[in-house]
Amino acid sequence: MQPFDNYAVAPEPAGLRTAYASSLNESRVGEVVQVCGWVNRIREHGEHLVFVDVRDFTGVVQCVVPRSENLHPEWVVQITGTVAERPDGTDNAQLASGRIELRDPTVRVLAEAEPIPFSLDERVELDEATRLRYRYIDLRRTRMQRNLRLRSIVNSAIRHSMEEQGFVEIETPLLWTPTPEGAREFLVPSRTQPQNFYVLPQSPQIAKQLLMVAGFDRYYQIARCLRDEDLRADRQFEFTQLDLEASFVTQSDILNFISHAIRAVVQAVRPETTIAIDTITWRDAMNRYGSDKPDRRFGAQLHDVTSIFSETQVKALNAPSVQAMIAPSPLSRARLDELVDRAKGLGAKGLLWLRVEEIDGQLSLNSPVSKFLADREQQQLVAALGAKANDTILMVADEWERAVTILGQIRLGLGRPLADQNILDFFWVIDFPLFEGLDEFGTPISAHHPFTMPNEDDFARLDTDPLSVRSQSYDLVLNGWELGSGSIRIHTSAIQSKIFEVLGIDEDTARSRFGFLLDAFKYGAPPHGGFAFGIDRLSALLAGEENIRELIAFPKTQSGSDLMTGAPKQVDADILAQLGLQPTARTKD
RNA sequence: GGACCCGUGGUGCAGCUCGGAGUGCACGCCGGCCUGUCAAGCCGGAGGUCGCGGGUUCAAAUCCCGUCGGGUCCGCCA
Repeated sequence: MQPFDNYAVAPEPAGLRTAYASSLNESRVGEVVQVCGWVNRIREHGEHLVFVDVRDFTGVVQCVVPRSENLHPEWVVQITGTVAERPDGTDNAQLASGRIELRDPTVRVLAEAEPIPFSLDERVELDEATRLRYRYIDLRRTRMQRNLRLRSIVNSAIRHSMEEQGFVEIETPLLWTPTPEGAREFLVPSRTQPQNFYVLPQSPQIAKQLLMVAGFDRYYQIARCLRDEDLRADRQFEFTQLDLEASFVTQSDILNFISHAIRAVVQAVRPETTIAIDTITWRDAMNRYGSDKPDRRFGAQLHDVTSIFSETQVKALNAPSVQAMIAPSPLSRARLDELVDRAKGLGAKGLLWLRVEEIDGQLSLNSPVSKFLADREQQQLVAALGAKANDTILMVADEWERAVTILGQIRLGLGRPLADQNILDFFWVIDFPLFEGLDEFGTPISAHHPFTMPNEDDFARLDTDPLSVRSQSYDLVLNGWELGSGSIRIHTSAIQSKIFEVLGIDEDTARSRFGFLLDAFKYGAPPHGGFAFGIDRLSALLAGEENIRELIAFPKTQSGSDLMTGAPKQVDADILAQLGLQPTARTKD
C-alpha cells in the first residue's frame, strides 16, 4: 500500500494495470508498465510529438504517443509503455511522476467518451446544480476524490479507535417504530400490514439503550440517521454519525471515549496538528458568545452591562439584560444600518451602536443615543469592555437569553469571515439545562430527549424551579459547528416516571410511545450513557469545506431533490394501492 | 411558512443601473498548422427559447408581475 497526496492510498496493482500513475518515478526507469485510466489532457505538437496525460486516482502520468492515435479527453485507456527519464529541462515538479514519462506506448482504448459537460479543472468554480446533475463526473475532480478519501480515512480511524477501546459494532434497524418526540421522521408504509407504518430512525437512540440492557457494555455503530427536516449547508435528510453507548460509566468516561476517537481522526488526517479539547459550561458559552456552539476562533466576546444601565434615561436599554460587544472589524454607517435590520430580523427590538472617539485624549461615545447617556454610563461601558479609540460597540437589550443569542448571531456574522481556517478548536459544552423552556401550557420541554439524566445536585428543583435544573448532557463543538451530543441516561423507572410527570407525559402516553423501553428497564438496566457525532460535519471541517454536500457522494439539494436521478418521483397508482394508500390533497402546516 | 442572492451557446463570466439587431471575453468542441509541452501555442469554424409564463413599450436579456430551479439564512433540526 502506497500513500499519495489527497489521501489516496494505492494497493498493489492488479488486473489490467501494473502501475499507478503517481507511483512511477525515476527509480523505475527502463521498466515496461501498464497504466489504466482516463485521458486527462492532450498536447499536440505536430506529427512527431504528442503528449497524453493519463489520469488515475493517484494522479497523472505523461505518455509520448504517435500522432496516429485517435484519442480524446476522458476516453478510458490502457497504455503499455517504457518508463523513461524526461529530457533535461522538461521535468514537471508539480507531478509525482514529473521526472519520467512513458515512451513507445501501445494504446488500448477501453471506452470512448463524449465531451464531458464541464471542465474538471480545479480553478473553475461550477454551478452546484450542474455538478449534481452529473455527479459521477463531478466526483472525478480532485476536490471530491480528496474529500471522499479523507472521509474514508476518518471512518477507518474511528473504527480503530472504537475497537481499541473495546466497543462492539452492532447494526440496528432502519425500519423502526414511530417515536413522536423530536425530529420529523420519514414514514415507510407497510405492504403486509396496510395502513401501518415504519419510520426511518432519526437516530439509533432507543435501540442502543436496549443493547445496554442486553449487556453488551460498549456498543458503537457508524450509523445512518434520517430526519425529515429542512436542509442546510450542514444538514441533509440522511447523515452519518459515530453512535456509541456504554454501561457503568460516568459523563467523564464518555467524554474520554469520544476524545480518543477524535484524536485518532485528527492524527490520521492532520498528523502535524495537535489538539486540545477543553470544556466550558453552557451558561458560560451563552454569556460569552451568545451561542451553545460558539466559534471561538475570534474574540469579540459579549459583556453583560445590565448593571451599568440600571437607571438609564435611554428607553431602549430599559430591559432585564443589556449585552455589549466590540465589533471585530471597523463598520461603515451603511453596514451598521444593515446590522440593525438583521438584529430586528432576529427578533431584537433594536441594535444600539456607539463609536468610541478620542477627543483631546478623552474617550467619548458617538451614537444616536449619546445625548441620553450619562457620563458615568459612558465611562463605565468603555471600562467594562476595554474599548479603545475607533472601536464600535454594539448592544442589545432584552430578556437575557434573547439578548445574548441575538448579539451572538451578530458576532458570528461579523467575525466568522475573519476566523483562521487552520485552527481546529474542539471543545465540550457541559451543564446544559434539562429543559429548554416552557410550552404554551407552562409545561417544560425536553432540551435533549426525555431519557436524559438530570444533574443529581439539581434534583430537588425539578418541581420548584425546573428551568434551573441542569442535565448530564454534553455537546462537542468544532469551529462553531455542533458535531454531536450525548448524555447519561435515566435507568430507573422511579426517575423516569418523575421526568415524564414533569414533562406532562402521562403514563398511558409514555406506555404507548416507549412501552418496550420501559418494559426493558424493568428487567435490570445498567447505568449507561452515550454520545453521537456527525461524521459528515467532522469530515467537512477537516477538509476545509463549508458544506457537507462536498463530503457526500450523492447529496440532495436544499429542496430535497436528487438532480441526478430526479428523486423524489411520483409512483404508479397500483403501487400505492398495494400499500393501501391513495393520493389526496396535501394539508399545509 | 419567511428573507436575501443567482439563472445569458457545453462550462465560467460580462452585458441589466440608463430598453434600441444575440453584442463581448475566457474555457471547451470541430478543422488546420506546429518536434518538448504540461491550463502548450497560433489560425479558422460551429454552437443561443438570455430558466419559463404574462405585462408595459414602436422596441425587453435589460423595466414590472408571477412561476420554476439552485444557493445562503430565519423558523424547524428531542
